Amino acid sequence: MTVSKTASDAVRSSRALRREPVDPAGDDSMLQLGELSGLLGYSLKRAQLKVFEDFLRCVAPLQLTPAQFSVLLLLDKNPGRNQTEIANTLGILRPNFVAMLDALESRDLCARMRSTNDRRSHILVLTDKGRAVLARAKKLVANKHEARLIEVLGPANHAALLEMLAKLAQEF
Amino acid sequence: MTVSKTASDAVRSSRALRREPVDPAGDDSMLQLGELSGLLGYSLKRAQLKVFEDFLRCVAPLQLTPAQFSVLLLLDKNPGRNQTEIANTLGILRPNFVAMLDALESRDLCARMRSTNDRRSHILVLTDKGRAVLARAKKLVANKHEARLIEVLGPANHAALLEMLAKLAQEF
DNA sequence: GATATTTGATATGGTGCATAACGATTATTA
DNA sequence: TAATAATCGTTATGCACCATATCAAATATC
Repeated sequence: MTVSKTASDAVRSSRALRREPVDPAGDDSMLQLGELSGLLGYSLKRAQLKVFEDFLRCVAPLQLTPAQFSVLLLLDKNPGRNQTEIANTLGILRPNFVAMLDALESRDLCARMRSTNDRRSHILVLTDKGRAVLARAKKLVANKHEARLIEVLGPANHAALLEMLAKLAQEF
Repeated sequence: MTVSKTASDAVRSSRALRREPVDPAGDDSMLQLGELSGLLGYSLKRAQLKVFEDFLRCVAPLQLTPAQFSVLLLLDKNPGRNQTEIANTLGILRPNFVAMLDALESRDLCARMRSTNDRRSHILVLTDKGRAVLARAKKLVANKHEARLIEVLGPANHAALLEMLAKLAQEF
């Protein structure tokens, strides 16, 4: 079952994501959003969907989801860690992390190695292919995805936005 | 099947939401996030989860999810609309909107009325109870949820954040 | 009047998230 | 040391969310 999940994963990000709040003068007139536009959570969710959508587009050649990219990044920056540690810092529950790793490992992007100290845990390592894919992904993300974000927002706003979101993610 | 879905929905928001990126000096040391902290999508998602979590806490007495609250808001501001129109402006697909309405209608917060002009469509209306619940929800959201956000970010930053998120949701 | 479109609805499948439980291994402690 | 508890990866399972295809009824279009 893990293998079939992996296979379907490979096609997933190629599916077009489109659930626009349609109303370009489609029916009668534009509906009134009311205090909805002042709800931070509402705009937050909407913006997040758009940004993820763009991420998938930009990194589509490599078939990486945002979550997969974050795993590869973490593995690169933190060698010698086990599944629990990586999953925890990403806010992923261990049971759900298993299938994620199965997918990455089946594509030879990373590997599980039984630890010699603690034979329960798996030390996670990037493969050479994993490092290569990560390097290409980083370039696509920086030059296409983030570049577009900075262009739309402006560099100063982009930085301010990042800071505020980080604050929300921490002190909230 | 729609009814059982509704029944389980009523308990949903009471379930504690906790998937913190655990690492308060738990194991060895803090893992390096690397360029992850500079990824807007990452912080965006993290922040969105936190904000929704707080929304659910604040409005828990009324058992309303963010999506349900947005529906009630729209119905109040846009009387006489049908399911397709409401669902579209919220980015909800019509098939998925059916169960949402079933849940709200079973709690007597809104009602479907067959249109006299077009007997295919259902005109959606808030019930008296729906209006009352919405009024209470608005107060909770403003005085507890949004108030806390403004307190953490500062009023000016909060406004700037809203503006940037709205721009992302539109021009992206 | 025949055909196409729209509306709400159903069925279905994929994906994410959460909990309980298990075997293997390690840590704790009686 | 022996018994017990805790941890690691894993499986199974269920719910919520999102997406597509399809349907009957009603309407629009030709």
